[in-house]
Amino acid sequence: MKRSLDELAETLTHIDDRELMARFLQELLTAREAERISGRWEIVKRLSEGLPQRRIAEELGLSLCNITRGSRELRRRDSAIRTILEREGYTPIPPDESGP
Amino acid sequence: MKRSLDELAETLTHIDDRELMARFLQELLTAREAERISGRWEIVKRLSEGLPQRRIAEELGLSLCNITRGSRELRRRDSAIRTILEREGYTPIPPDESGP
DNA sequence: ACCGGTGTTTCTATAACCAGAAACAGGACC
DNA sequence: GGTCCTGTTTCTGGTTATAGAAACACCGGT
Repeated sequence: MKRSLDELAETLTHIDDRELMARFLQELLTAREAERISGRWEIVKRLSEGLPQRRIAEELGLSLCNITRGSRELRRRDSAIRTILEREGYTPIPPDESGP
Repeated sequence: MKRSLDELAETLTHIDDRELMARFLQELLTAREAERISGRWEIVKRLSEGLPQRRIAEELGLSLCNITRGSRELRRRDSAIRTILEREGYTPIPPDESGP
């Protein structure tokens, strides 16, 4: 259910300690999931810096299908990932003007 | 890399808005991953309440292999999940006394 | 016009995670 | 002793996300 994810999201907002958050993630995720998810985070960070997708794939040892996925999210006008990236000091590319 | 997960963890600690956190998760996770992960969260919540594992499996439509996994984490003395559950008002079962 | 770089999509094979069932050991109760 | 409920582990098959390669269209420079 979506409700469950909302509750988990709220719980995460209550965690302010970086180290506790990291341990919490490692316990809740499988090792491979942690790799995949943090890999996606690296992807969107690099995409927001304007790096070419093929170079990102090389650097991270990931496949292009992931990059496309991340770039789709970044292009959405109301993307939460873009909002977070801005707050973290990254400079995201502008949203797609020719929106849906 | 583990370093990436630490960075993601730190970013998560900067998000205080529940709704933004939920959207961020939905964009960063696949639909199935979100189901699985929030399912695990439901599992440990119910485990901490002392519900029988088979009843949890029934209620959530999940298999016992997941429950065992969660219960293993909860038994660890330095479990981050237990720490979080306590903060959220749940009353986790005590850690395994015959620890490693 | 050509060519190199770009973003995007599609294909097949592989590996991770899980459902469902079964089996085992331990304890409580009668 | 027998029975039931409990937690735990193991097995097989199926689903899901990905890697790696290939193909397409677009654009700018020469």
